[in-house]
Amino acid sequence: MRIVTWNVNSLNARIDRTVEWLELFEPDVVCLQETKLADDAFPTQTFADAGYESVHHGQGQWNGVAILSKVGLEDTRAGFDDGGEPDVDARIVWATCGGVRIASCYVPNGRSLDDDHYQYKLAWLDRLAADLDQNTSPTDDLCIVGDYNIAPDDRDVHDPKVLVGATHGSQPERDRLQALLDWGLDDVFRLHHEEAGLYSWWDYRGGNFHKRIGMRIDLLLTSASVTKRAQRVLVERNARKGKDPSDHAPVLVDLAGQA
DNA sequence: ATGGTCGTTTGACGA
Repeated sequence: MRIVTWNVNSLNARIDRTVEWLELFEPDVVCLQETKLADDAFPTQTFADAGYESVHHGQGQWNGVAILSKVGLEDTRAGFDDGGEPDVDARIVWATCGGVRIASCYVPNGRSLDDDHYQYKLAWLDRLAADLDQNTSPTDDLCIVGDYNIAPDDRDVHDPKVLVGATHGSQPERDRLQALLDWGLDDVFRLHHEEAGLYSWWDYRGGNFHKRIGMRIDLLLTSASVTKRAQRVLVERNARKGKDPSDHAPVLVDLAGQA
């Protein structure tokens, strides 16, 4: 079973490239972020024609997340179920696909350490942890993926200095990611690749992709039973090349066993 | 040293 996470940076702008990539890589489960669509504008039929059931949680213009599946799409849920107020943004959607509980997450960017949006980012990560603890168990088959907007450690950025005094590498952010790992999830890409310099996002500006200036911020967090099944994990960086790419590349994992 | 590009959009903002 092949699961992929991909921040497409507008599905309207990226629909042709997205469908072509799905035809090429034939993933079973696809978690999309930054669709930037209202629910009634989501191309459900386009994905159905490509063989996917889908669930979308969008708001139009900004944010928006989706899960596509060829292996069933059950118990879908938009947003948090932690007893709190509804999230102000459309940033997480859930489904059970092929026996694995999946979440597609678009963690707030944070903007800067002194911005209210940074406090929202930290609170959002706390809510994700609470939601997981209330509604799932580390012994479940879990794959909580998406654009976390956190570089887990200094290997995950071209120059650690760019994270000093900035979002994406601050200790409070990394502490919250670590809390998810301590609860019972693994950064499965990192378990398969120890080296520095493997990124999933490159700024559009300055030819950063070709200069290999980027960050690894798109993560596949898997519970132990899923980690154990992971045969291959990779960033499909070819998807960042060519005409009109997203600024993120897809990250995929292949799991042993039937869906 | 600065800012460099895309997306939402048609004037700035967000990333």
